[in-house]
Amino acid sequence: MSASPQISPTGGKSSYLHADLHRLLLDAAEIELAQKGVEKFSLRSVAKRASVSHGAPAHHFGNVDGLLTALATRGYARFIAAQDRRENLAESCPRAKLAASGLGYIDFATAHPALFRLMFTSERTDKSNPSLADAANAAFEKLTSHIEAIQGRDPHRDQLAMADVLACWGIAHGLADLMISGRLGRATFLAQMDAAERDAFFSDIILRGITTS
Amino acid sequence: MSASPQISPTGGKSSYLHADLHRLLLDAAEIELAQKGVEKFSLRSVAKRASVSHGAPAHHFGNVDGLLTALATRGYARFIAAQDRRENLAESCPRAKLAASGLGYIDFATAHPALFRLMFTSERTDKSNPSLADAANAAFEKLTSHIEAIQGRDPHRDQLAMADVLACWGIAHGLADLMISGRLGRATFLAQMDAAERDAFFSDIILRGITTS
DNA sequence: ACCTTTGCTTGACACTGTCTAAAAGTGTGA
DNA sequence: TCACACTTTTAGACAGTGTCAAGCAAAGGT
Repeated sequence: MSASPQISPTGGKSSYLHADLHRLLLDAAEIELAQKGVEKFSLRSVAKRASVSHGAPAHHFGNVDGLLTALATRGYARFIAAQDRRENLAESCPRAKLAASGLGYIDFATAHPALFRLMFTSERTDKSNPSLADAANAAFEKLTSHIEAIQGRDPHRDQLAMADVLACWGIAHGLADLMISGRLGRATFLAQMDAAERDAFFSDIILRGITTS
Repeated sequence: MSASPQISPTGGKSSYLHADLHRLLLDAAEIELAQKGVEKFSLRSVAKRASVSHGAPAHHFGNVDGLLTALATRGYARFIAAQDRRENLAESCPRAKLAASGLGYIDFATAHPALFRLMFTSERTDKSNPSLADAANAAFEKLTSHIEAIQGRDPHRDQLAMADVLACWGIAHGLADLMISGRLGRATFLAQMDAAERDAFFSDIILRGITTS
């Protein structure tokens, strides 16, 4: 009996009916995802972590994709929280808020790379799932509202404003993705910067996405 | 006997020794990848496509990751070719060349989404493989030379020029990645544009990455 | 007390990648 | 022509995977 990888609140004793196995499985799945990545994620391994039988997860989430979809949905909440955290530290200027939001975007990706990949590039989530779609939409609306605050035009109605949205989104997303795949290591000076310098560096790049007419 | 998914040049008759099973397997693997994606890629399915036994691929590539690594390496050649194609159509102005290169970046991603994912975000390729590293490096150097042509400074020696590299790379990569995950569908006007309009739209965004001091 | 519903376990199945031994083919030297 | 070394490919076994169907254990309502 290895006692390490269990997170059952009952101490691993596998009581027949858990208080909230749904959440317990989600937590176990998140650890599994973080440790193994999307591509080596195993449902049976998640069940082991939660000290339940290999068939238990299916009852709550249907199948693997269902579990991953739920995980991605919860991930969006944390994603938005990471951006909020940065925004609250920023000056009240709309441009500073946008840059901060982008830094939060990158924060989240580097802190939870596997979850980020699951949310944005995996094909194992059910994108037609309403909860997931709503969560993803909330993240998108956060961005559009930043642009609207800066440009004074609703991106949903103004093509130029929407171009700014896509530009800023593309930059933040691209930097985050390249970052967690280790490709920004080519810019050696990045590693030598302290946190504040790096933030300033990325902020500058993110703000290139908006046009100053 | 289903006769459809075989690409053996001998007509599926599975002669014992193939002329060039190495290449045959790569071609089969590329089809498999395109049809199923990285996450559902199956080695045994590749072997079936090539009409050989399930153990044959291992002899040529060691294991699945070896095959995927070889596939990614070949992918970079096509990736660069896609950019070259765009550059040759562009005006000779350095900025136009850069924008064209970015469009080629997006061309490749939309034409070969699964291969693009394998190259840039999968963890199943061996990034320490020299051939793969060289191929990836060649793609990166193409970008830096574009920036150098524009700014007149070597990004490897100048931090401001490298910032432009990362900015442009981030934009092109981010747009490409968001594109193939279907997220740019929110900008409905994009779908209504013809090819030339879309190119101009993306070019404008890509060029926001470089600073005009 | 019984019955129904839900939660979870158990066993089976087809499929996966990898390992091994053996077979099939190729080439060389006598 | 034969014998030998060598590479290429096959075929079988193995542990691991996700999913499904059947059954058991607990909870709640009547």
